[in-house]
Amino acid sequence: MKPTVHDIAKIAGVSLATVDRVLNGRPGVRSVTRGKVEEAIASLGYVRDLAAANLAKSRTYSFVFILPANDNSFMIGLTEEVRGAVARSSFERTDIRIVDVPPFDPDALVAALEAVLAEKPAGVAFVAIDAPEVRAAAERLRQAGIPMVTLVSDLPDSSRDHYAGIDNIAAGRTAGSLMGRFLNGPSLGERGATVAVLAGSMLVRDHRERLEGFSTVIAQAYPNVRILPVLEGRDDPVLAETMIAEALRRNADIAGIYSLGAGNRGLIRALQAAHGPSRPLVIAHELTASTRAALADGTIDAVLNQDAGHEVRSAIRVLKAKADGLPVLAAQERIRIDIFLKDNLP
Amino acid sequence: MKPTVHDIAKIAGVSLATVDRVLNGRPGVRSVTRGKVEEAIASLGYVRDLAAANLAKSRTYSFVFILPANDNSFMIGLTEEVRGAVARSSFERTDIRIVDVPPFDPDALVAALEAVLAEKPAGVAFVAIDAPEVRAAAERLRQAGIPMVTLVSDLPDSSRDHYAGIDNIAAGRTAGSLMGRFLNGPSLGERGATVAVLAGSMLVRDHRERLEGFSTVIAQAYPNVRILPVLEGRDDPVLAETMIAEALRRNADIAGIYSLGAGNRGLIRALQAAHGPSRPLVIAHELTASTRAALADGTIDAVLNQDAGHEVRSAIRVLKAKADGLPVLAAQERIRIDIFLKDNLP
DNA sequence: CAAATTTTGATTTACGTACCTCAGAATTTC
DNA sequence: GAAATTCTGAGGTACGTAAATCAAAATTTG
Repeated sequence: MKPTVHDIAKIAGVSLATVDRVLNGRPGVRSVTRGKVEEAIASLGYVRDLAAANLAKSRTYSFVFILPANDNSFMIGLTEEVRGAVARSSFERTDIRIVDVPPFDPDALVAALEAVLAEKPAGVAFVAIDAPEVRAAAERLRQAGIPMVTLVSDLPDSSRDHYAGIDNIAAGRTAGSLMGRFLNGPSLGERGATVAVLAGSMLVRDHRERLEGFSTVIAQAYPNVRILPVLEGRDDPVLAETMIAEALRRNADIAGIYSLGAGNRGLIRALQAAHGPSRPLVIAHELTASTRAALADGTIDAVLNQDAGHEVRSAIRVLKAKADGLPVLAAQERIRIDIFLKDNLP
Repeated sequence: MKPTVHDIAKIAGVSLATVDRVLNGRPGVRSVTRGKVEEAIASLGYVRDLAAANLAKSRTYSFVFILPANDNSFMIGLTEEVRGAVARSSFERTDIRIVDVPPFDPDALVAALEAVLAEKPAGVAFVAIDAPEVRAAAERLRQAGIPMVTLVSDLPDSSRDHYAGIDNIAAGRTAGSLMGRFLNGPSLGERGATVAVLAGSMLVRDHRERLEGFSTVIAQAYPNVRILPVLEGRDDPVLAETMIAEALRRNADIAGIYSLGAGNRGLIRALQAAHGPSRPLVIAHELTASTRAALADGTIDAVLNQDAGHEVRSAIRVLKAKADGLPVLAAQERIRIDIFLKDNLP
């Protein structure tokens, strides 16, 4: 049988109340007695029954998710997944509140974090913006002992406890590697190939990192592939469409396009409107209804994806663990980069 | 506040005992009364608190994992993951027993399943062998009401409740697609290319399905790629090494190798020993220490992987849900095909 | 209509932990 | 050595559900 507090009391020769004081760090126990109790705990290999403890405390984990009110498919999907978690909250002893903030706005994010600080929830998850003021706000939350998880976009070297998202440098490297292989880089010869990159904004860390990984691999492994200056489409379908259309018109020799941001609808429209001699090889991010269709019909060749559902569930698991002071299963919480070709669409 | 059994009793105007009888399907309730109680349950939106119920029942989920005593890295890793789950069992209210059976032996598997039947655990997970007698044994378990999950290898059209593993046809298709792209299939011209396939055994369903997917894509999308007759290496490093070495000697023009089984150590040794003009493109399955090293040093170009840890954890979650009659989150339980290039190794 | 049977209510204990109170013991302080 | 302080023990209640007992009420049966 699993040892209980009663067993500890018996072995240590103290009362239940004393065991309780030791276990929950309450005052009023001499260090000699505390030692005896701790010894008994160790010798029995006692582990507190979390379910029973939570029942006794009638505890619910109150979490806040701060999400940018973006209108691209990925963010909408992410919000949807958080809503799903809200719907399951009664089963999971969670009480999740969603806070919307304007996108790409560090001040708004800081304000939201400050509001959270006052509320003192059991944990916070937020899509980070890489700015010093955000880092400072995070530090204040840490001082207050509120567990924090960054979601999708990280805030490295900050006081956050965990990052629930993909390694964007690795994602960019993977895209570069696929691009080089698919273009048959090693045997391109003197002629080489030209590749365009469409990003949302170079101010966003994810995008910067993806570009960095992509450029590194291309430079190292496929030196005869040229990368055109980055097009910043602000994740706006209309802008992206005109930019890509224009780029294709100017450079008839574009052999590949890497779309590392969101808002691929414009890209797809531009590609389907273009009637070049041979369509370029396209690698994009995030599996949405439009990229899925484009993948199926051959407009896009590969899609790198992060599973928003996994990210949200992982964030919740990690926040719970942090709130309870438990370790996290690193292998379980690693968010993987999915690579989808038309042949392994789920 | 979340409604409790007390609230139901109050609303329905009956006693707690009657509510309990209805909730747990115990006899001794007139259908009129039962109706009133059920109405109250529905109107309150009551959901039983599983943690409290399990505490009251002092319930532990007893599961049995039947695993083939294979000595390849993947199966060893899988067993290791189940051991990890055993180690966590006290936290997770599980009591997991591991049963080893000789590999590729339907009779042994059936015997193990029969033994399980006598023991009546709360659930069983097993690596299936696709044989009628196994299917029959599974049906007997279903009759006995024991939830069943197939692990890694499925038993389609059987009485199993769930399959915790990858879609092997999709995996084969993905491998075929990558092979075709990496060989630059579309522009190979008249000359074409030759590809060798190394499998463990065509008697194993996973391997058959992977080959099927691979062949289909090659035939459809890359008709100028020729697939040599399948080499069956029985997942044995020594046999695989000699077979690949021989194949490379006979066919100097082998441009690609698809290794769809386990036991890649032999393949890697043969590749590193060969000194052809240009090394073939290699796609293999399962990320192990040896395939990881080969990927890093360029001996292997891509590895398709299934995460054993995810499979085991998913199997446990599903067995728990089935034991409690709860629905499973399909999106969470889908086991994905990881594609690893040297650039996205975790 | 009485007896037998079924249905229901009231109450209790239990699961393992948290948290509270109060009294008594041990220790320290003066 | 008495008073003040600090520890400790004993006991209870609570969380939400399960499961049991026993008596009372309602219903069916003969």
